[in-house]
Amino acid sequence: MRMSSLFLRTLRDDPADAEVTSHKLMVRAGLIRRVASGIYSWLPLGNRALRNVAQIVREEMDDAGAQEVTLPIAQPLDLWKQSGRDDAYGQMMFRVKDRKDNWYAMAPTAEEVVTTLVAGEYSSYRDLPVNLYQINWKYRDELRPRFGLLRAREFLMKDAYSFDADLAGLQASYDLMFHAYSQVFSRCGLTFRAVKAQSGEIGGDTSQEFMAVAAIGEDAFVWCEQCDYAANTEAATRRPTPEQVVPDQPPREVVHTPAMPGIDAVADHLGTTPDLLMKSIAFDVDGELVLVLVPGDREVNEYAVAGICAPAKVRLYTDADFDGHPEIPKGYIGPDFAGAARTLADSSLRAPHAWVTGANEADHHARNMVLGRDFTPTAWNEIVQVEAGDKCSSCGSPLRIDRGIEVGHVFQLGDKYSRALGAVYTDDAGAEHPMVMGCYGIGVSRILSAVIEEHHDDGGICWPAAIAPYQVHLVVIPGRGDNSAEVSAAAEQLYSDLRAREIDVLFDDRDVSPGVKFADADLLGMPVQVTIGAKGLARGVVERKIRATGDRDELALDVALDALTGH
RNA sequence: CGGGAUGUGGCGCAGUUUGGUUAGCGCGCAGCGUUCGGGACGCUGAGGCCCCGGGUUCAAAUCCCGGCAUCCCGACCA
Repeated sequence: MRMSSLFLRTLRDDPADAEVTSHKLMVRAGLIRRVASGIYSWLPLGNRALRNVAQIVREEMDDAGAQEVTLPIAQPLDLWKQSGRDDAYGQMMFRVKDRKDNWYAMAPTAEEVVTTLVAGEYSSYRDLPVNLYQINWKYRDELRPRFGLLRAREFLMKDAYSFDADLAGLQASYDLMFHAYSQVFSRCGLTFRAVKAQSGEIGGDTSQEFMAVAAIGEDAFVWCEQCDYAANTEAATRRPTPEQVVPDQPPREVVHTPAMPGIDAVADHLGTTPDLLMKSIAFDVDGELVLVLVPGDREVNEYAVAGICAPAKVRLYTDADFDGHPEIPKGYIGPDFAGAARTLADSSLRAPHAWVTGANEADHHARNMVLGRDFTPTAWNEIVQVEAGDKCSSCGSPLRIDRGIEVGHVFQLGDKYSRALGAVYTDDAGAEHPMVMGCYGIGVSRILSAVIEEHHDDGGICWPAAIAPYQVHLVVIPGRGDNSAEVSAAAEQLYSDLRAREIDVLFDDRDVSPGVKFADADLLGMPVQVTIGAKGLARGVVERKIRATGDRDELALDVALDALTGH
């Protein structure tokens, strides 16, 4: 492609509405342009990179035995009512109405459509397993789109759906996808980790997220340096604390702590530290009061509480709840509160010392509260948010915390959708069963953001070759000397030869100053830059620069073609 | 949805507090000339519903009311 005719305008200044590096660079390098909040036009260079990512995904999915289909973006809302997800998605879903007043959802995902499709075609165990995927635009009306393509309202996603006869089959399908995903992200040049995840709105049991490690990532995850344990902080747990004997303690004592509902104030007042205090957090669980007990220096992982209490609905007590129950002394609740239906304790409360807790009376705390003597929880669990340095639940080594961009997610769904939408099969004994499903997503457009976050420098993008819009950026600097025509001719020849060998080459044949060409080449970030100029050509050489490393060398003109094409 | 901010040629911004000639600067764009290996320089020029709708006023980019859009923090989230 000749830059003289490429639809491209690079920008010197960062766009005012971009916050993160990848977003700024994508706009400056002319990959995308904003059309509306979270909705972008893809310009030629961006479109090529996007297509390259999609192709990698396609190849790996095909290799794993999945079959590509294209499912509708406009989906009858009735389907979503059948699965119950019309309400579940709520405002997240774009809805459109046709001229006959029928409502459609603009696909945020496609479980309903694909399950209905398979249900209509397959009905025997002989048909299974099958795995269908598509690479298609998805729509989510995010409360707050941000960071360019990282949280967009229109985005390209690969979604795959596996249908198996039983759980063993599902596990096999899942493992295939897991492996394919690892291949995809490796090929895209991402540093990533697969982490245990909460499954969110999709529903289901086992799920793992693929996180591209990035400081600007929206999700935090913990990982173990010694073993392969890794989990989203929502799903992470630390090693349980074993039961221990608490040495003899003085009797429970109530102390006056006026206007001190906060941990730090109480600790200061009593001359102790927050880790020796115990918090009793009130939750509403299907209308019942459940207390969750954690050390004063730790936060409750509400996802863990929800998991323990499922399928009951869990929510933190609000000020309105407390206002409606004056007998519950907010800020002064203790583990022995008589009004609690249950108390769930984090296992770290088995520590061999007494606790300072609320005294279940406004403005009073109790000290020397001893487990087994003064209070006994209903159940022990791992309920605190894991922090760096906590012990790994698998091997006991210290855990670390990083942030990441969720670029992929694999779920073992089970039969939630197959039951709701009638995807059943007959086994060899003639009995009917719901198919067992898995679903697997990759954020194709989001990958571009993640890749640029990882591969850039002050000058611009440093594309990994696998997804670069072009492999070679050929720059000609004809100069004004006697041989400028000769330089141009040599560049034209090399351009033509590279194309003849099917190398994707971007040829900067513009009549602009050398500085502009070099700066644009760095900004656009093709893996290899080749410069043909009067000085080098006089010595029979062209200059090669590897964008990512900055390494430069010279190639004799007569071998340049072979060197650049790997021959 | 709560809090904060912004909206002025394609992009980045000044001007708004204290209303008043022709709305200005940098980049980009067009023409001419000089320059030509790391975002060159000079001259000339084109390009503006000053977000939209009301209102106040002799006069509104500027003041008032209403709306919309965009961004940031929070809540939420495959």
